[in-house]
Order: sequence, then structure tokens, then C-alpha cells
Amino acid sequence: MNSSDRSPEGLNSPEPKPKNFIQEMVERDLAEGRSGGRVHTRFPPEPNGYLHIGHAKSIHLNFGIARDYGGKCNLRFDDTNPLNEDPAFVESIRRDIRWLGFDWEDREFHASDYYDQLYEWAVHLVREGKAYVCELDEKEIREYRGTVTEAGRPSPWRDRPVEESLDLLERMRQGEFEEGRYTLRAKIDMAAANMKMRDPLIYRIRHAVHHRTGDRWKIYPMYDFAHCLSDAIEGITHSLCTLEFKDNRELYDWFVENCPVSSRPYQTEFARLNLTHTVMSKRKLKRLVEEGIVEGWDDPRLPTLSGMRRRGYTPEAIATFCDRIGVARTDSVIELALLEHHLREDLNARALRVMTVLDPLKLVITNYPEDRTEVFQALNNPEDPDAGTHELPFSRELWVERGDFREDAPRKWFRLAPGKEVRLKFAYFVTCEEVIRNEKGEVIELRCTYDPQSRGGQSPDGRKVKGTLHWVSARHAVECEARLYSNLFTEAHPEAEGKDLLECLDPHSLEIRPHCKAEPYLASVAVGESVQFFRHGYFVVDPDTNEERRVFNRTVGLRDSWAKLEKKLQPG
RNA sequence: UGGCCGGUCGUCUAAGGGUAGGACACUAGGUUUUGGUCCUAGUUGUGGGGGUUCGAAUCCUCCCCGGCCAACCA
Repeated sequence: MNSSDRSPEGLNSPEPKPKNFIQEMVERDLAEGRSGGRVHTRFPPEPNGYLHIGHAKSIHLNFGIARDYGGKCNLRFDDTNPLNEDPAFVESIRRDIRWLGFDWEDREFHASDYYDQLYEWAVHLVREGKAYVCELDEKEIREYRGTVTEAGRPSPWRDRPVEESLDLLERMRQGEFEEGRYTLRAKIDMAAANMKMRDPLIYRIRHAVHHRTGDRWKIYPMYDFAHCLSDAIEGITHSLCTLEFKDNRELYDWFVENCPVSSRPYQTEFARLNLTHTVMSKRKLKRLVEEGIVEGWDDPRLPTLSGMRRRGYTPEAIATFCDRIGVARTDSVIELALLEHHLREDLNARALRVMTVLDPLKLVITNYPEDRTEVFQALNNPEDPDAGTHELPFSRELWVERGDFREDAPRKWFRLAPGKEVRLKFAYFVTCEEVIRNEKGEVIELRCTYDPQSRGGQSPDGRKVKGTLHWVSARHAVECEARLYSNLFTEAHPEAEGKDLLECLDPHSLEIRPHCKAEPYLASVAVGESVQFFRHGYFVVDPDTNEERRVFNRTVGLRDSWAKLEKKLQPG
């Protein structure tokens, strides 16, 4: 399927894709010659956690804008708080961005690269009378700041002589004072309606070892000071961030305008991504990991990029998803179904079809010779004739899906039931003649007869069977483990009605099937590769796979219209 | 209660004074050796009241609702 086929005029008139407000802004800026006709963006993660699907939106936006308008996009680690940051996160962030398909070339930067320059500018602000060293403690600073409805009061140190501030600042840097003793603050407006402008902190004392600068620094810059100036240093033209930074923009501009920078970046805010049935905040993700609710940052139920990769998501699916959701300034929550749609769309086009029985039930073909084996050619992918075929062995004893047999078949049941005939995919028609039970009365085996004339799955007399089942030759079956993942949360909006996150957990979000039966071809699929388990869904080979054990993660199920139908039939 | 931002189908997102369109979801049908895919059709929307205008989702006004801001986090 080619999207251009849908256009009546074909390839020559692709439907014009609407532009989002950021693209419009960039085009306008380019047309007006702002920033010298340059476009330069950046993706600025703090290395204090793993990237998630929300970051993917930002990465696609920033790198996409650069790509589409002949610009560049930097990777910059916003490492201004050594307490939270870890080089392990730096590496995971690099890996995730590369996985998404983006390349920052030689432009990997760190805010810590700029500590000297930032310090110089802080000194500049003090000399200009625009910053001062304050001795209020944390609690006092909060009190003096006032509230959203009341103006703040000036710090008693606000008018400290410049030379004194300069001296104190230098000694702060040298490590002469304990943490919390002093701060450097911008002198702006304690009565500003915008709380961010009430003499915000520029530096705080931290006797911490930074993962890149070691113990060289005893003071660390705050985000609002470091971020905008880092943008200026790098010649960023468009600094894109999420909506909650709207109020910070006034401060952003203040620092850029009051420091002798040689480049003028502009901040623009867009709505962050929210998804139903999951949580996106680092705090909540961290809680799930640390309380052992999930098995780590790469747990396939998490929306972290490493989790999604392990779940079997593809970068292509994430890309088309990001493209489709757009970029706007409205707070929004995207339905998980949309993400899953793009995932199925991608996987449907390329995942090889294989047959795996998740809940095995023995099926014996009584009129098929015991010592015989046939080999059928199984189509790898009906969506892609070029994908070829693979060999599929067939014999007298097979495994079929327990759920494909019903003693008392409901209405519109196309599958196995006493006396019913079905097609075994690529093989023969079989008819269920007898049901074998154990002493507890449980069905343990189906005895069937096959029609030799139906070889390949068609009968010469043209009779139709509605049901086509997947199966695995018992003698040739490969054992494997399937991990069936579903949403971590039962609620579309966890915590929505004052519920605690943990109350919304689905206890069945992971169901392990340790003894599945797969056709032999599956043994050759490599870790990280995706396949479709016929009639079940898309699965990916998990890294836990080794010589003794093959593990498959369910990425996403196939749509199941029978499940819907059955639900509808039931009450009536 | 102060400031700022924002409200278009169930969910996202277009239309920027001139036919409210697309995608997902949902419903019904068709095709099918996956109850998958694919195809066809359909339901559903401009938060509310005033105003300007031949004409308003779009401009003005009042109201309502939602989000963000009072870390030495980012």
C-alpha cells in the first residue's frame, strides 16, 4: 500500500501536509532573515534518567526541524546538578537517540563544558549590579519570595556592595563555605507577577563530585541561568521546550539580554506528550523501577525507549507516530491505540509469519501414517511476496491452540468442535472425530481425520471451511517461552481520580507462558528481530534468549474481532 | 484570590472572515488459506452568552472550564 495511490492524481500531487506552528515560525524566521537565515536546534536532556516516548517527540521535533530546514541539531546534556546525574544515563541517552535514527555528528555538548564561561558571565552580572550574593537560607528565601498573590520582599543582602559580592562569589567557588551558606541571585524584581523573576538563584554551593568536572567546582549553576546561555554559546536559534517552561521564558530572555553573548536564541514552548494507560514523569517511572513493580528501566511495560525497544517497538513506528500526533500548544493525552496502530502498521509490512502454539493441545490425525513427514512451504509474509517462504514440517501428531477447540461451540464458531472441519494453515482440512480426556475430565487430546485431497489447504470439490488454524508438528516443535505483556495500568488516566498509582496497576500486565510450541524456523530468529505469531500478534526475541531457552516478548496483539463478537453474543 | 497559557468529533490534529477536513477509535458491510491485512460506507465536533459582518471555529466582549508558576530540580 502506497499512500500516493490514494491521491487521484497519483504521485504528482501529494496531499499537502499541514505544517505545525513551529514549522510555520521557522519558515517565517527564515523568510525574515532572523538569525542570519540559520536554523539550529538542540535536544537538551538532563542525564538523570532514561529517555521515554515523550522525549522521542522532542527528539523528532528538534532533529526534524534541523533536517527539514537545512539546519543542525546538537545533543546537549544539561548537567547542572551533580546530585542527580550519572554517566550511565549519558550512555543510555546516546544509545536511544541513535536507535531512533538521529545523528548529532560531532556536536555532543555538556552544560558543564561551559562552566568557566558561565562563571565569567555571573561575575559580569555582579559587576553590572544585576546580581548579588545572598545569605538567606532556603526557608527564608521561600518566605521572602512571597506567593502567587502577594509580592515578595527584598533580601536584606540585595544591595550588598558589588565588591563584596564579587569577593564572596569567588570564595564560594573556591569552596570556602559550606553548602547553603550563600547563593548568587539575579537582582530583578521581588514584586514581579511572574514568580520566576523574583530574584532567582544563579548559583548554589554544592560540594559534590560532578561526573565530568570532578571536584573542580564547588558551585553549580541553576537551570534558568545555564540553559539559555548554553543555547547562546552554541548558536542555537530555536530553543524548543515544553509548556511548563512558559514562565521561564521571561528569565531566559533576561539572562540572554544582560550577558554579553554573541548570539541570540529564542525559546518556544510546545505541549509535551501524554499517553493513556501509562505514566511519563521521571519521578513516577523511577518509583515503579525502585519499588520493584517492574523489572528495570528497560521493562517492556514501561514507556522508556529502552523498554519499548525490548518490547519490540520499532523506530519507524515511533517516527510515524510522532509525525501523526503533530505539535501544538494544547495540553493533550494521546490514546495508546494510536501508537499501537503505527506499530502494527509497520510490523504488518515486515514481520515474518510463523506458527507458535501458546497453550498446546495435542491433535492426532488418525488416518495419517505414523512414520510420515511432509514439508510444506510457508509464505513468509502475505504483505510482501518478495519475503519468500520457509519450510514447515507436518506429521501425524500436532499441537494446536487449546482455545481453538470448544466442546460446545457458540454461534458463529469457525474453529474446532466435535464433528467440525477446519483448515490447518498451508496443510490439510481436518475434522474432529473424538475428544480424549484424562481422569479429571480435562480434554487432553483431539483425534481427527484429514482429507488427503485438501493438501495445501484447498479441497478439489470446492467446499469451504471458515476456520483456518495455526499448528505445529509435535515431533519437530521447538520449545519457547512467551511473555505476554499488556498495559501496566487498567486506567486510561492513572491517578486521575485521586487514586494512587499502585491502585491502578493491572496485576496481569505480564503473563508468562514457559512451554510454548513453535515451528522449527523460529529457532533461527535473532535477538531483537520481530515476527508475527500467526493469529496471535507480533513478538520479538528477548535478550534473555540463550542456548537452553528461547524467549519472545509479545509486542502487541493482532486486532481480534472474534473477541469482540463473542463478547457481544454472550449476554444475548 | 495574582500572572501566564489554552479550549474544534470519544482521542489527536487541520481549516486563520467564505463547504468544519484528515487520522485513530467506534459501527455496518465486502474480500481473505490469519476472525490479521486490505476495501467500502457510516455515526460523532467548533465550551457558553452577547456583539461586528452579507457571512465567524476564525475578529471584539463577558462568562465558564482546564493547565502551569510560590525546589538551593530541570
